[in-house]
Amino acid sequence: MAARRASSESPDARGEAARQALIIAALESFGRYGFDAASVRDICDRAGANVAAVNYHFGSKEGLYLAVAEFLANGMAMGTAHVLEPSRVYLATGKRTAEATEQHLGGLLRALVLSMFANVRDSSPALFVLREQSEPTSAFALIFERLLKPMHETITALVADRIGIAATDLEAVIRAHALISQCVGFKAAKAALQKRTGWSSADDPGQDNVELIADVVVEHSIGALRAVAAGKRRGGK
Amino acid sequence: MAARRASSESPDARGEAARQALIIAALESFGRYGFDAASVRDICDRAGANVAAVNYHFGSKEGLYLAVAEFLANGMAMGTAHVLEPSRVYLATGKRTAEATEQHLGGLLRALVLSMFANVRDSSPALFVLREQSEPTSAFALIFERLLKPMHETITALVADRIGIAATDLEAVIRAHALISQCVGFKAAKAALQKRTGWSSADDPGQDNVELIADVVVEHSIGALRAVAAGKRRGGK
DNA sequence: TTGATTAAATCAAACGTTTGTTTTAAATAA
DNA sequence: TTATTTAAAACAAACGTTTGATTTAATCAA
Repeated sequence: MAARRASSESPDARGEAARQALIIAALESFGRYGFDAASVRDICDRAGANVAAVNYHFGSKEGLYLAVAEFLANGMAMGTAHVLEPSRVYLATGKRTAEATEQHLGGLLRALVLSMFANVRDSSPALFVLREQSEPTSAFALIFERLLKPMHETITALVADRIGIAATDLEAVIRAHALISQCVGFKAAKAALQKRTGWSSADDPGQDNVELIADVVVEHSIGALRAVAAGKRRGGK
Repeated sequence: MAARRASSESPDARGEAARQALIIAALESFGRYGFDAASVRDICDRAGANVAAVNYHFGSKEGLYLAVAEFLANGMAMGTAHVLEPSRVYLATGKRTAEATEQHLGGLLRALVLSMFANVRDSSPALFVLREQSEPTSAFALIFERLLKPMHETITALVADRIGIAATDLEAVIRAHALISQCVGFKAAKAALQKRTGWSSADDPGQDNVELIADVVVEHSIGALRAVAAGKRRGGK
């Protein structure tokens, strides 16, 4: 069990600080090297803690991993909530137009791109989530429910609204996933992009280039949906 | 150095078969678990070989990894060559139309999607390449040159031709990367897609769904580029 | 304000496994 | 024989984890 004092504001500040330091260091290691390749000893060193600290505070290496996932899910969910909420109420209320829907969709996709390169000097969060996608662990359910699902569902609803189909249609889900994939791809296939653009391996494109990427993704997405909508208006199906 | 016989057809069929079996088994392990988490003992067991076989045939675990990368680069490059070559000659020759360029681009993107889910019962190749993207090793240069670069360059050239800019423009590279990312995203963010669609975790969508994904990606891409081209025709920039 | 008490937190050291690799020797070809 | 190839055993190093003692800091009786 963790430290727990009377009830007020000082629940053993010492131990809590150590927990935080371990989670931060672990996030970097797990993100960069993965669960197995990351070593408890290295994490503790970089957190300025003893080797035994992980098992004391989190029970095991896996316990630390789950704590990192929870920290990440909470933190990143808060980071996207301010842009996600307006679109959700927009979808809930009655009056919707193609232009407004496009506007909301563009805003969400832009936020997604920016979140990929948010912390300039630390791309660990995005890598952590990417890793959970290709080999999900018990932490994936948490990350999906709190982080991926809200964004994915909202974008799906906007896509469905724009092209005039139901948000529950498989087609809507796949089209939304294709749009989201554009954002993900600039992180997941970063090495290839770097080689093709000549960008330095300083772990991120510059601020200007991030804006350029966001503009391209938004322009492509809206253009694609307009074509689909036009096609559905003309053709049958 | 690796085993190398005279030249003819029987270069010690025994040893060569062992090499192949090791490479196949290693591809699965490296793809699924990554370099560190994959164990030489497990690979040898599944290849029906002894623990010493890896060091004898490939010098080290890293040597085996590089051999897998080379095997992969050659194999997958052959798999996409038949669809890549026609587009390259099309780009080299003079007569190009928007329709023909779209046709070639659609063909390449479709082939990319199919290659993601090509071997139904073995997604290791795609995972191997994805892993090399987020944490490149010395094998990345090989994979990039033989596998990623030709496809990326050709798609970039088609994109540039379609929207009327130079293939060397950063904009063309980024737009091409966004289109390619759609294909990659269905493998890289597979877990989220599965949860959203309810597809079983049988490691791949069904054949019908792969076709659906390909159709969506092609439709989105062409629609996006048409919008960009139309925008450039009207607006300045 | 003291001094004893107690729980939380940290520490160095060592645990038993498993890792990649090497060595030694037997078996199989030419 | 002579040179390869396999098999089994042994290697040091690194892994996650546990242990028991020590330090830190808050609590409470006096």
